[in-house]
Amino acid sequence: MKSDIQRRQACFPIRVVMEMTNLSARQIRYYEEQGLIKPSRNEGNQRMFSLDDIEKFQEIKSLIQQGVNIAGVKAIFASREQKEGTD
Amino acid sequence: MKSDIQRRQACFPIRVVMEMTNLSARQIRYYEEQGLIKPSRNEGNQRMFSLDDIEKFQEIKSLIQQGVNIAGVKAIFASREQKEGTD
DNA sequence: AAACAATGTAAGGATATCTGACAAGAGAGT
DNA sequence: ACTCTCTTGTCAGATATCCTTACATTGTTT
Repeated sequence: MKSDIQRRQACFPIRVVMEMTNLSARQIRYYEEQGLIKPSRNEGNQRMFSLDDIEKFQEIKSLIQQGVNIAGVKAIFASREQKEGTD
Repeated sequence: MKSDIQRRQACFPIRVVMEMTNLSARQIRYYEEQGLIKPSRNEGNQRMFSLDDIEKFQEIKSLIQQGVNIAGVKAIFASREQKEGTD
């Protein structure tokens, strides 16, 4: 199927992320503030998220539900970027 | 890859469709008015489009550029739905 | 010329998002 | 108990986006 969106293409406004993740806007902005996610912005300064971002939010949510705090999530993500090296 | 969006999941506001298709908002609404596309609406009455919709807009655009008029596009889409039958 | 098709544009109102600030609950440490 | 921090809720004012309706424009058809 050729209709797939590029996973990194930022084309989702916050409300869609809210629906797809069941996170509140406050949570989404807070996780960004904490450096877990770096959405791009459109010309009107509104956040635009990619599929990758949404996936990441789902992981964050899952980890949070398991009792991991933001620092923990950040550490997990950081350790992951080690192994990814070049792509 | 498991991150694919359902193709029929309506999660794109009109501005994203504009960017992805290079159609104007006017054109998008007009094509809807003509019955070519039936976007769903969110709670605030704003149009929400699916990947299927976006693909369809790209076909519409291509056909229009080839000189086909709206009635022609409609006919082409209609003839296609014959063959799709049950799914 | 008149009518139609397709698109642009503008106005006024409704909805969504932004930032910044303050509040509140839970948990940790003193 | 008191204080501090973490996380989230909520509110307010400003900006951005989207809605519908209406009128204008350009090209084509009759």
